[in-house]
Amino acid sequence: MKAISWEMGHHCCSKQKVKRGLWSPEEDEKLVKHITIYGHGCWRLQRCGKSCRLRWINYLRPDLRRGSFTEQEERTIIDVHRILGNRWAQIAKHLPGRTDNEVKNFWNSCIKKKLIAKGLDPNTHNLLSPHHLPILNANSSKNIDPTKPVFAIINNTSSQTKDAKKVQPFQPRLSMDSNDPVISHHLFENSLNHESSDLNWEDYNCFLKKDVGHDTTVGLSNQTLVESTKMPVLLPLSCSSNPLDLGTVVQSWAGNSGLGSALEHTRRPEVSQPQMVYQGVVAQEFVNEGLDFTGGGEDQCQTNGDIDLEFIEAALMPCGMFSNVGTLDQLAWDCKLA
DNA sequence: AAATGAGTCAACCGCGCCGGA
DNA sequence: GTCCGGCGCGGTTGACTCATT
Repeated sequence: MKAISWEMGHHCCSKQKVKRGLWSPEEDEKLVKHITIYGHGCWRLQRCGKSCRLRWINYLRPDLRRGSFTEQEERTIIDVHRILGNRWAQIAKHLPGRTDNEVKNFWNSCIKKKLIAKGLDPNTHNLLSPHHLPILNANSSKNIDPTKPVFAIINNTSSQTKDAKKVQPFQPRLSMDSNDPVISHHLFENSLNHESSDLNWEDYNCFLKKDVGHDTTVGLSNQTLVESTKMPVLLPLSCSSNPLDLGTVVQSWAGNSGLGSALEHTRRPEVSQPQMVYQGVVAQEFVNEGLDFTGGGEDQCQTNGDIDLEFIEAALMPCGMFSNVGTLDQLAWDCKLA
């Protein structure tokens, strides 16, 4: 038998009398049998070829993994989605046995809501600004100037008056679940510098730094952490909850080897572009802060505050996200607009 | 028990890309 | 160069299930 295309009947579906709607077990059986014998081809159940293909790919394929998504799978989806966006087929390739349709449905029905509940924009994976968070008290947004890059706001952290910091608590944080893969990497737990009842949107962004405090591998003292919380954070790129990138970034950033390690990561092809951007920006912040970050490992740059701007630029330019690395503010803007 | 609403997921639709004629 | 069919993809729809009222 000559196999004909999946498309059989596609454009002529409306002309031909093709069956539509849910598949019966009998039809499934016929399709499986047919594919077993003839491969992906002819269909003789008065179904549109496209419908056959979809049914096979999304449901009948023997290598499909059925059942609920695991936490690991959920993490992977979030991670890859942050990089690729709604490219479900690409995302599904990272999940053996899962289909694009399945991933898409899971995203729309579950993950999307989880991210929103955490105050994250499911499209950008950035923090929803207070303007987009109706649950936030209106007072909190008084401290945010929408015309300024988020960086600028956070950068003022150390100079803010005590009163200015007394904005309304960031509500979503309060519902963080340590078992939730979306947020587990950034467990807030005990604040080093703030009373738990006094946490706000700004604090929320500082929790990334505090998270470092749970990582014994960086060997930080409390004093180091206190010091690091005074450093600026770029919200648009830093609020992702992806442990793959932020883990390395934050760890690098706060560790003694900070910048060197961060830059080292930018050399690695598996590192996503957003991560590269983030790290590059962090690197710039080190420069602006005039901080001393001496690399300690053999794969780390020796950077006693003397940053190789050319290298940063070379690492960031392929991203096509900004035109220069001249000023931190420019970086912040370009990143925000990207 | 019935009605209603929300959530889930299989299936469909339409579009864009690609390769061959 | 362009036309056409094949193919894959993302968005949308609608049937179904389950929880709530």
